[in-house]
Amino acid sequence: MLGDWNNPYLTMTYDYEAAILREFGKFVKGGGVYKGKKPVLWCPVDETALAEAEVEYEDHTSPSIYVKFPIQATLRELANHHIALPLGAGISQVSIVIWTTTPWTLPANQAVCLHPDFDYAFVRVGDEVLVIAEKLVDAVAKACRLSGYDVLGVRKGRIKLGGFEGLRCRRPVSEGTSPILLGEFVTLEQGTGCVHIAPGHGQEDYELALKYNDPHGLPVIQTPLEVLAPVDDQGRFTDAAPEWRGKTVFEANPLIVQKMKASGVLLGEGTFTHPYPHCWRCKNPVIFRATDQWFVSMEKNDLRKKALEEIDSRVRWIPKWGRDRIYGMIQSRPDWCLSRQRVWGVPIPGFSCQKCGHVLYSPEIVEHVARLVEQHGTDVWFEREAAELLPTGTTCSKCGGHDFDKERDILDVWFESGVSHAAVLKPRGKAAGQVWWPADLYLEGSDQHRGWFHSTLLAGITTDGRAPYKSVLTHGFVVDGDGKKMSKSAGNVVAPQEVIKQHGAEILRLWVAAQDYREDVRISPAILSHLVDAYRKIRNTARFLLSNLADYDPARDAKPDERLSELDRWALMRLHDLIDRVRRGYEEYEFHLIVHALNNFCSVDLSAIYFDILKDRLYTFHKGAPARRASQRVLHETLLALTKLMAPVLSFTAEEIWQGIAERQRETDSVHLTQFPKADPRYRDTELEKRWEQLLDVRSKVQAELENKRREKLIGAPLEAKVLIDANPEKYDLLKRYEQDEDLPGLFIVSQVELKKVTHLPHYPDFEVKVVKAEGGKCTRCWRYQTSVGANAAHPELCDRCVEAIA
RNA sequence: GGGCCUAUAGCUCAGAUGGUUAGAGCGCACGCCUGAUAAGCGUGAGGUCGGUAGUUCGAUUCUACCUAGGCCCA
Repeated sequence: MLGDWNNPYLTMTYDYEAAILREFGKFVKGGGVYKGKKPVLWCPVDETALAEAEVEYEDHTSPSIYVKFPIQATLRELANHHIALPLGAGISQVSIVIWTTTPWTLPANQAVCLHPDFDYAFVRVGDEVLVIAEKLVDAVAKACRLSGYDVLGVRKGRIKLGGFEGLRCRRPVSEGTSPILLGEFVTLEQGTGCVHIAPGHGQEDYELALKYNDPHGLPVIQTPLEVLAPVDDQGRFTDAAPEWRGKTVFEANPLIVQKMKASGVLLGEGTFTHPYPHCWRCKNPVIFRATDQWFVSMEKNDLRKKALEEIDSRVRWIPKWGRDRIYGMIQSRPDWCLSRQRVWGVPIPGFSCQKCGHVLYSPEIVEHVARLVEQHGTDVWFEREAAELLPTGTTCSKCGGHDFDKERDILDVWFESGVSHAAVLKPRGKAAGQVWWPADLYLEGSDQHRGWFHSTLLAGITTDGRAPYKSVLTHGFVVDGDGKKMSKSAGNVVAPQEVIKQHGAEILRLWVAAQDYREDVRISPAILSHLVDAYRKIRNTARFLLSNLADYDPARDAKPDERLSELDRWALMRLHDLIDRVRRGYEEYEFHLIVHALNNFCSVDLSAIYFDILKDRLYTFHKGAPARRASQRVLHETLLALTKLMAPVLSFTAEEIWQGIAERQRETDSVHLTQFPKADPRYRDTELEKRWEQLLDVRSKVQAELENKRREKLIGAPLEAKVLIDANPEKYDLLKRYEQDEDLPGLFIVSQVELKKVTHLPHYPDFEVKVVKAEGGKCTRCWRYQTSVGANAAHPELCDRCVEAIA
């Protein structure tokens, strides 16, 4: 990995912080930013918002109450909704019954929620009918001590036409009515199967409200649900709930219950002990409470629509399913909540009028703050008074007031990383005199479809009208050898530092490249040890190449194409095929195919075939023999190409090899400064390829037969053998062609080959192989058995070829 | 519980618009060599292509469900 290590980008520098604010300013300018309410976990003692990780669940005893929500519809109207039953005469009221452990949230009630698939029973008690999930009727009757009741009938939560959805109920402790809604989160574990909804006091309640407040849901409820939370920072009721104003929510609980009892809507009460979130610092129970938050609308300016279009039109997703993943998320995500109730972070540069409460934020104000932050860092926000942070002479646009409070929230950290394209790519590209925006590639784990890929897409579209990346690559997570998630408790963690310590960083790099990252990547000692083997093979291949090029000078010794043997041309063809495949692997980000291709090439094409055959001519031919020099040319080109091909993965090994290459044999001082190899089509030769397929097929039959004779102890080394081949005319002609030119014994690494043309063999196999002991004596120089050994008086231990070679 | 994804030899990976005995390298077993030697070569064994059902003349390949696993969300 190459990087500007001396000059990393940090998100906690003045310039980056200022850039964050300026990007926020563009959001404001676009008009998509608004202030709204959203529930958060809140500690009324410490008067602070808490993250989910900052609460501890402890047992807590809460009131447990059953409350009637009388349906505001006549029996006839119910009948029109297809949910009425033969109720008979004398029924005064039909009510939905809810169960809650937080009576204090009832003043904020906005709706009642049923599960669309549950069966709801109509339970007659005296002259009243109660609607309760059928499966919970008995439990509720017991808890509320109902004496004598009948189930009149049952209806599903959702009915095709009409049904419960949209009917209105009278609220038990506040003015007005609440609609009946449907939601899948309702369970039958406790309660009544009917849930009281206070969007200002619960996450699911809030989400349900968002769902019904959008254009699809609005016809059902007619007026939008309010995210109401009449509770202040200390957990006390505000003016919005005058009856309990000043009381804490826990103090108000019994009073609210009392009120409902008096008005007759309380069906039953008791207590309930359950795990309840407590503040990790002060250990007091916390509450869910909607507070003012900053949002980016997904609908304003068609942000959602544009993002979805961008996903399909311009960005390349690797692997392809990345598109589906982020598309689904963008499609269903709510408005982006930009504010976080923290003190460390980049502040949201907003103000509110002390006189009328009007919220002040504008591109000009944001820019003013950005300039201050550029000089002093974000601390300036916390150190200075609001007046010192605003442009001089700022007045409230609504009431003309001069005094303001500054915002206390900070920006979501996803906003910070989401604008890295603007804070880093643009200015740094500019400084380099280039255009670096949009990025060629964003690369991260698959969790970032929700994170960085997502936030930066929304940011880029809002500020620049397009995604800040051309393609996005995701990889799976690192898991153990069995595909299981790593964890300390499971004891299956393989730490990268340990791998580096034990095997070196090159093995880790090789592992990264070798795994198919499109799914989860496995790592285990066994997997690593296999990579160590693969690494050794590649390394030894390079060593062989280097050592056999010691006496080679390309300027002096290189032979032109037409002087290459077919074997050499075959090797070059294989090399260029490898170059092609490796290049494609890099281009398509399929790195594991590269490792496989390199490994196969080194093991099979080179080690088992080309090198093995070449040894004879490299070691025993005269130094300057044309056949030897021709092969050296191929070895040289192979060495250079192979080293370059592996360089992006085995960066240090490649460089080490490169430094081992004689200067006269390489073009630059470092492999990382060379041009990446490109396959040369002139080495492609399909006819040659077909011939060699057959030739190598014969070769492996020969080797199988040699193995048979070895087992029979007729021979040991293959050079002790003479091979007899009977072949049908076609195969005979093919082999005959290589008998002299290419030296068939050399190809099979045996001492002699005798070819015979026959016609009786079947179509396949169209040849037969026999192995006998080689004739003649063993030449001490080339180890081949030759009848010429002993013929030369001056060199009685050498064959004729060797005598010539040393002449 | 929902969304997206994965499952082919001991390991890492190929493969087929559905069509004869499913491939490679490594590892393993056995053997050879000793001029790549803490190397090299050869031969061989190894898979009911996660499971079940369906579509089809035919499924490892398509569909549904299930199981195991991963990420995100609830």
